[in-house]
Amino acid sequence: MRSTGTKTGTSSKGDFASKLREAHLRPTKQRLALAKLLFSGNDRHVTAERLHIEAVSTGVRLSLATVYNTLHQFTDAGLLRQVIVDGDKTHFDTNTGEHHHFYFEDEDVLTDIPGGDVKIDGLPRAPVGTEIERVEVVVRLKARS
Amino acid sequence: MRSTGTKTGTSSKGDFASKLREAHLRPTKQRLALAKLLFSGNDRHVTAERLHIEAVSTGVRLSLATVYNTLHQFTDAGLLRQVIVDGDKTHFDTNTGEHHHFYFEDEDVLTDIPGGDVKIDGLPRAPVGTEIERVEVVVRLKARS
DNA sequence: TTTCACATTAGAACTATTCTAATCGTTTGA
DNA sequence: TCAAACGATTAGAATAGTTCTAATGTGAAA
Repeated sequence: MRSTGTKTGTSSKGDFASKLREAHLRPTKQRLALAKLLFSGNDRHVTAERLHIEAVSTGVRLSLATVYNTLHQFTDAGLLRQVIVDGDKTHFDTNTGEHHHFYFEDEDVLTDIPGGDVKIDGLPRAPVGTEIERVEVVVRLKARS
Repeated sequence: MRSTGTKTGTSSKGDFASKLREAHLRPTKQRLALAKLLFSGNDRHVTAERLHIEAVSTGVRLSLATVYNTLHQFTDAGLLRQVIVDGDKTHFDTNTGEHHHFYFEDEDVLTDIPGGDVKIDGLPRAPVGTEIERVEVVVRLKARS
């Protein structure tokens, strides 16, 4: 996939504003800054804390609470996906498509496994009255002993 | 399955004590009570809070912190397994064998999917310097709309 | 421009979990 | 058998991640 944008300089900023408006979110300074950090490059996996540190070190003034709020708003809007692999911190993934994860336990780091490559067989059908919302595979990794 | 034990009164209690001693844990009153709740019947999935309520309502006097401590000790001893499906609460599973889970999001309830039935193909090998500790599959269910 | 209504932000509060000081129980030695 | 000492165990207090709501900001309408 070729990289899009970052050509005119204003376009990328404008893109984020549009992206936010399309999601029915006002393109505020804080949201634009976080969107830029999240969606500028390749897919990312962040925790609220890490993104907050990153934003602040980039010169943006916002609170950790705002980062949480924004991440949840982005998630509700379908721009992000929550990934639960660790009881302590919630991870957010900019890749919202069907795919699975490597989880480096020692580093608390997530990596995508392209969805097309993994195939799951033998799953029972969803119990009566329920439907499958998503199938998640997490491959937990540790340093080779 | 017919109920075992509860015949002599001491037999079942003695079993749990042995089980704990084998795990290098003293069979204290609190641990025996929790072990009995956890390992008496079929496989269970509990949160610390639920198990604490259950224990207290059975007449056992212990704090929630002790329940947490005990669940972690049991986990370290290989008697339990932690399952992370929800950012808020940690679930503990008495089935420590290879298997996967249904997760009823609305009810916050876990169910085992027998491991033998599920087959995963196409997983890349573990990245250099790491090894796979476990592959976890979670099928997230919601009420049929 | 000024007012109004709704959206947004972040300090304060909350909840699950962990830590550590106090307590308990067991073992050893007399 | 009994007492003392030591390590194991317990649970109150502290912590960290996350959420809530009151205060603030922003854009639209007149």
